[in-house]
Amino acid sequence: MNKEEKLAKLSKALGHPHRLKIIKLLNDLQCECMVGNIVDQLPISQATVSQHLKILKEAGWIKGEIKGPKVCYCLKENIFENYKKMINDLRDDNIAL
Amino acid sequence: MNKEEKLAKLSKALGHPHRLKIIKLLNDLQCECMVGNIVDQLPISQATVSQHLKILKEAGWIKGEIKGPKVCYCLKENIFENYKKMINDLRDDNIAL
DNA sequence: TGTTATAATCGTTTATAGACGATAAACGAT
DNA sequence: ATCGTTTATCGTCTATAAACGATTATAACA
Repeated sequence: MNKEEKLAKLSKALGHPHRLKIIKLLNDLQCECMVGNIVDQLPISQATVSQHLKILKEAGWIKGEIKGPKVCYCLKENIFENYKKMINDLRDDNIAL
Repeated sequence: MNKEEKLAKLSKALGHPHRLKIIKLLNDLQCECMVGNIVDQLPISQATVSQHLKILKEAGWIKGEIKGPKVCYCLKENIFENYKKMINDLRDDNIAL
């Protein structure tokens, strides 16, 4: 997956209000972040939350760590910085169009 | 449309490779930006480009100015800065969850 | 007033996304 | 070994997105 596809995928993953809220939650609850906590905060089913988490994980926003029967999700390190850098690159590297 | 919906819409609009390329083009060709130029640079039809431009416009990334029979598209002023600010807010205002 | 060039819109098709309930899988604790 | 808890996956349905060709609208110009 090239740079452009990666940015598109990250952006697309961000493009849904429920997923934005999940990212906010994971940012606030620094690894108090079991799926159940997220389900409690959103007006959608557990199955749908799980689907959103999968999309966020595949895009590269989050990672999940198995803790017994639970799974603890966290934001990837420096993901906000990396994302903003990719946005900047969009403007700067006028060569590789 | 609230802050979160606006960010979701901006991000979603960014979430397609062809639209990323359009944004790059508009950034590079600072208002040498007729629709025809964009169509030339992309492997898709005029109709589809027009559709993508509509999505980018509705999301708030670009504006279009009618110049005779042509339309000149430009990036909105400070849109990159605004977008990055909204990304930052996602982390910072932990109150309004 | 046609004619041409340009861009938007319409109608359609196919693919992907978002949601759900039901079920399966994983694991800790009886 | 079974049970309860937690999360992922499956199958399905409906809605939205992405693409196209054809058509329409707009405006400059002959």
